[in-house]
Amino acid sequence: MDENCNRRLIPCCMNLEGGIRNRGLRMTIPRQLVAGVLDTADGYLSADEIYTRIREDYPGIGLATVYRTLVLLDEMGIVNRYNFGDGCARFIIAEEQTSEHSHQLVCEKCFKVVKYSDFVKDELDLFRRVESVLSEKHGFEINRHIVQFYGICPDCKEEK
Amino acid sequence: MDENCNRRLIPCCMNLEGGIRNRGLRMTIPRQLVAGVLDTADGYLSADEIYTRIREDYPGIGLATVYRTLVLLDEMGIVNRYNFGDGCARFIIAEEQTSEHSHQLVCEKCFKVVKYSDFVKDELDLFRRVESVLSEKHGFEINRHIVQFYGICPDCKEEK
DNA sequence: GTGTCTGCAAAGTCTTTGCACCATA
DNA sequence: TATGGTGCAAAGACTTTGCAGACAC
Repeated sequence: MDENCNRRLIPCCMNLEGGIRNRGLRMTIPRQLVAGVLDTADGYLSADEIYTRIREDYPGIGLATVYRTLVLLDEMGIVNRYNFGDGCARFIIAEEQTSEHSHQLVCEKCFKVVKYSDFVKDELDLFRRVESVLSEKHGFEINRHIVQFYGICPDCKEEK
Repeated sequence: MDENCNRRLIPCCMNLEGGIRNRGLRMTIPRQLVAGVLDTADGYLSADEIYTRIREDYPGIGLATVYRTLVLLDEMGIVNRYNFGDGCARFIIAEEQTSEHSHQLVCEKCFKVVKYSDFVKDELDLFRRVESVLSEKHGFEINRHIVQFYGICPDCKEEK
């Protein structure tokens, strides 16, 4: 254990350690740190942002390790990767946001995410109907859908 | 005019030439070709795919020119840029798909797009309600939303 | 102790930029 | 003919890969 690391090492995503060990992999400090940073983030983070945050407490970490860990966590379904078109991928803890159904309100400036529960049932009802009609009509095998509202959050609005 | 170019030079997006000239810019063959390829595409294309298609008829074109033209067409609102997370941006002609409201059924393998008209009114009604509640509740200034269904199109399903 | 993981550096991709020549208007 | 545009090559940014030493179990 490394005394350079002050960050809390037990991320809330309890499936992390089990998932890692089930695959015959090892639980390491960098893996816990990457998951921990994402777990306490309130929005999407880029690999570099994760790297920078971890370095505050654990200066030895390498950016390549962050990337490798993100690939692993993505494959395990613990984080979701998303690309907003600003040149780098961004990551968010998966939680209840399943891979088939993602509804979010995202700030275009800071990538903060607000999860909302209003209308979720209405949305799902509508989307089930849309999916069944579309898949029948166009022969698509539909796997998932994305609903995202983009805007500027109160904090970023103030900054302007 | 270059006789190496056999491709039809008049893309359907008639606002192209006017928009270009209004900005004091010049109408050139590469610009017409990029717009033309996107205009006849049935889905999202990457810069490299556009470049490859143009080179069949106009071998002299440079990839940098394709990128520069895509930036221009994006700024003009003639094409929309989108990022599916596979490492490169993809482009589609804007048409009726406005920047505030985008509903699509996208093939995850070939990026073909099916535009659907079913439920569009239901979706818009619901989304207006969701937007007004969310913006009030969370203080967001909401600019646009995206609805995308992802799946495998009939052609790609067959190939498997 | 063994096999995995890490950090560093180098390589790989996609995209943008600089510059001399070319083409549009 | 005077800008603006183009193609090429180089540079930039993000991400992945290779490898020797370090670490988990």
